[in-house]
Amino acid sequence: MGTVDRALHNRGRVNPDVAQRIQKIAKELNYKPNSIAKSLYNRNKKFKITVILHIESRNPYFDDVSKGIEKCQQELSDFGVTIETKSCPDFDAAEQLKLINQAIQEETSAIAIVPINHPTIKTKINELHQSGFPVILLSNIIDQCDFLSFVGCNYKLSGEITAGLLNMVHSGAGKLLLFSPSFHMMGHTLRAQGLKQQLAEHYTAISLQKTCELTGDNIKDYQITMKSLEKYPDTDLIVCPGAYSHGNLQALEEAGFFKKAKVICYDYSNSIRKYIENRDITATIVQNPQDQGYIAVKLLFEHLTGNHLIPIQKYNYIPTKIYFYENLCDLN
Amino acid sequence: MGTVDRALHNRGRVNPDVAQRIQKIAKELNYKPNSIAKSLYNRNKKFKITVILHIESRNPYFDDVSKGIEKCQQELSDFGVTIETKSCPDFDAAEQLKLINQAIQEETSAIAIVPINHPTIKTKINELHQSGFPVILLSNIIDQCDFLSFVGCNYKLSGEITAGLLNMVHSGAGKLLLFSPSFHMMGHTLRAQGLKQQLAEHYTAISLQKTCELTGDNIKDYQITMKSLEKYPDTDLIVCPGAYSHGNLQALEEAGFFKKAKVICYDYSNSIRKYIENRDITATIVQNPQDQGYIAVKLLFEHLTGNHLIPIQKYNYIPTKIYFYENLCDLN
DNA sequence: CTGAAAGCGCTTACAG
DNA sequence: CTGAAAGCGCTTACAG
Repeated sequence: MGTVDRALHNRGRVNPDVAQRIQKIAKELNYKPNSIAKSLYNRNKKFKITVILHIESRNPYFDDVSKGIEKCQQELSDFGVTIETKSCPDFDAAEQLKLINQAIQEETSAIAIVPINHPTIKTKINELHQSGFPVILLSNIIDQCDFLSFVGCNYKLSGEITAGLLNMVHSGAGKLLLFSPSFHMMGHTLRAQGLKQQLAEHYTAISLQKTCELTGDNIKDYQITMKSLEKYPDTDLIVCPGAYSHGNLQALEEAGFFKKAKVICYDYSNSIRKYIENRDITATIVQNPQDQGYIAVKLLFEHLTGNHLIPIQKYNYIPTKIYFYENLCDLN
Repeated sequence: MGTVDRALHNRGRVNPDVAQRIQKIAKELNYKPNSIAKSLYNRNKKFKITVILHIESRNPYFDDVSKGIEKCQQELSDFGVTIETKSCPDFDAAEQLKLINQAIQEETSAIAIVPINHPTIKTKINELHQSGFPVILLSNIIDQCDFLSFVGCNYKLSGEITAGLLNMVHSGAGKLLLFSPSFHMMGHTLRAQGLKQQLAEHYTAISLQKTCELTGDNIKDYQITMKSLEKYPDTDLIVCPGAYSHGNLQALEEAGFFKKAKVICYDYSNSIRKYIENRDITATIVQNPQDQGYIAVKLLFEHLTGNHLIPIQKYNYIPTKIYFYENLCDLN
């Protein structure tokens, strides 16, 4: 009945006395609205969720994120929700801004975005968030920026986990070389910090000889890596970006450090699988990109429909997993 | 329209010509039935799922299984599904059989059971399965018994993972002592096999000195452990049941083997957490009991409603996770 | 301010 | 064999 519904959801146009009486009875009967029926009705609303990426070139990490998004899309299709993914030229902030504006113009209901770290993007996201429009940051977090939720990796913790893993596998001199992807991305900075801090606090037998920042360019990364390995020939522990930098891996291989050192890396791809199967890489720490894509979209859907059992969290950290020779088959 | 529905689902009472025409058009339009609407309708059917445990005393493992079941129960309440959990005195097959019969009499729609390894239970499950009644085995698998699905750990793989982990952490002599819970449970036999086989094939630097079967009785386990440790004083690697046997852990502690050896165990409880935080235990391999409970019930629901996107698998192995000092916080 | 009606998409009992 | 009707539980537009 219309009145009951209006009373329960404080939609107004109800006599206050009646409203109170209804609410009391609802509580007594422990009434919970049925989310299935609500969903069926919600099809009328034609919700639309837009996912905005920061690159258009492909990489194993974001291919997995996309898989998660598609999985959620399938699950949500019965709910009448549309999901659209847009890409801009790699790290082109002006183009990403255009995509945001375009989505708004097309009357999207919510946005999940891998934000490019640029003032115009920050300003735009802040603007949207303050106007009450739901924005979720996906995989990449940027500072001076407010939003509904972040879905991604806890990078600092990921660094600490790396330290713990190094401690588990290390048996020799404990001379470590850290290769990190560009510190331009905040997450990589946090991860390196977490690693260093945990080593200093708990594992003083391991000494970090040097931190080398890579570029993403295979040839440059190869050269940077080669130079460092020459300078620190006694290295017996290596942490590297894994799936992110093939130039780095190639240098490690050619310089013979897959034999001389224990290598721990991040992320996953078919080539990483081969390195692990070949016993070149001891273990990789993966941040479950597929779950990230899935959960970002799912959270926006739940936000739009008000269907979340648990209130939506600001920081949704997806737990990492550790893969090595024996449990590779658990990866799908 | 009735005819359309009957034609699409081959429910009969439709002119074959008309049925074919309808099916052709449906394919052209790429028609997919809406699962939300179907669910709403399904409330009429009042599905009832019964979960039958094998013990009534509490333990951390099955407390987690129960948590997963409750989580699923909450999620399914809107679908009008009832879930009931029944327990028998610990490992009392006659009583468990009674519970099964009682559930059937109460017209339950499906059963998830932690089966006691006893002929009467096997016979009963076979009988039910052959008559088309949906039965899922939960956590424990037994042989000579057929069923809809098994949901639980891949024990052999779990043993192999243990071997890989031992290889990662071992640096000394590699003298291993394996403490296993009762081999009366098939899973424990498989796990020990997986471990031994993987060591023999890949990690010959580690030598398994002895396999000690524990009983579940704390005092006996304490004595068995003490005796073995005295006999193999050079042991520097230990695999043990963890949350399952406190007598075993106490003996390891008192005999000083938390210092002398690296210890890897299984499962998780608050006391295991403390051992890890205290650096006594290096790592624990957990089989995610909560997921097992959740998925068992969820699969039965999907089987009953025919809502599964992917056809139901016979063996649903829940991936294990590895926890150590740094990633304990990822546990919930 | 109130409540009967219509609709979300599916299924079955029922009248023809 | 066929198809209009009623119902799953919710919400809103609309007539009073």
